[in-house]
Amino acid sequence: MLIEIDFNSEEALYIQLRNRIIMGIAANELQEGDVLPSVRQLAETIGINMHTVNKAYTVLKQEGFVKVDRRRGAVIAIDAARLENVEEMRRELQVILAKASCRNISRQEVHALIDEIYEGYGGN
Amino acid sequence: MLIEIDFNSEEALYIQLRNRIIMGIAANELQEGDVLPSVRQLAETIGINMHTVNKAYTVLKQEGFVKVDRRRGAVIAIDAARLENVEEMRRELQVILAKASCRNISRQEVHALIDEIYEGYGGN
DNA sequence: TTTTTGTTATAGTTTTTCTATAACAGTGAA
DNA sequence: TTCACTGTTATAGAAAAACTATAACAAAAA
Repeated sequence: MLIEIDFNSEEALYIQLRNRIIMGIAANELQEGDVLPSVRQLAETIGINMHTVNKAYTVLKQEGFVKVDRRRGAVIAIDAARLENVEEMRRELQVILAKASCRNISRQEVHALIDEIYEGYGGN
Repeated sequence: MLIEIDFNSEEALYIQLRNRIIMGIAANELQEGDVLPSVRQLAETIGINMHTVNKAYTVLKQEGFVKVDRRRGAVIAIDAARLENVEEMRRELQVILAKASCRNISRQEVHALIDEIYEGYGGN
């Protein structure tokens, strides 16, 4: 899986990394059990510090997307216990949809966009 | 319009403020031409610094939600020129939907949530 | 044994966020 | 005119977050 970082983005590097990996899981480019590159390795290929990658992995671990296996490193492992966190999503969507509404983007357009994006994430 | 700030949130105060006002516009609590409280006034009622409010207003101005009238202060004024910025929304949705997909939130659930939120923003 | 894992510690720089005073020009009302 | 109120700007500082840099450790694999 290719991980690209935008150094001009305002988003923190470790957040970009986290987002990329979550999107990779959703898009099935990363599957349960897959091993992520080691923190040093990924840091070198991207050209950033080891600790920045480590922070991204730590966040992913806390959020339940990854487990750390001493021998293999960071492994994709989705924690079933914290599935279905809808409230968190509602708060995030509220801001985005408010902006959309102000900018005259219709509900239909949003639905279409959702479908389009969800398609890339394997249908349902 | 009531503006609440969560001082325990990780989100920057001025971002929370901006989001609240955008949501207020979407929910029709704030309408074209309505005047926002002065930076000093709002700062005092919330209990934060004047410059933090000013930064929120400045961002809102740059994003085209507000114009500044010398005599009246910050006035809701949505810039038609920058309507329909769908690409920005796509990028934001991609991350949220990736997380949703990983957490087994179905496309149907997301659509339902969209409708629910959009309802608060005056239907379409 | 050697290498590779994540992890931890320490330390430093830079940027962002938030606060604190102060002053300025434009505007409206007394 | 004088007064009070707008946003705006300047300057300064404190605190937190983000990122980097070395270094070392134990566990595990080759």
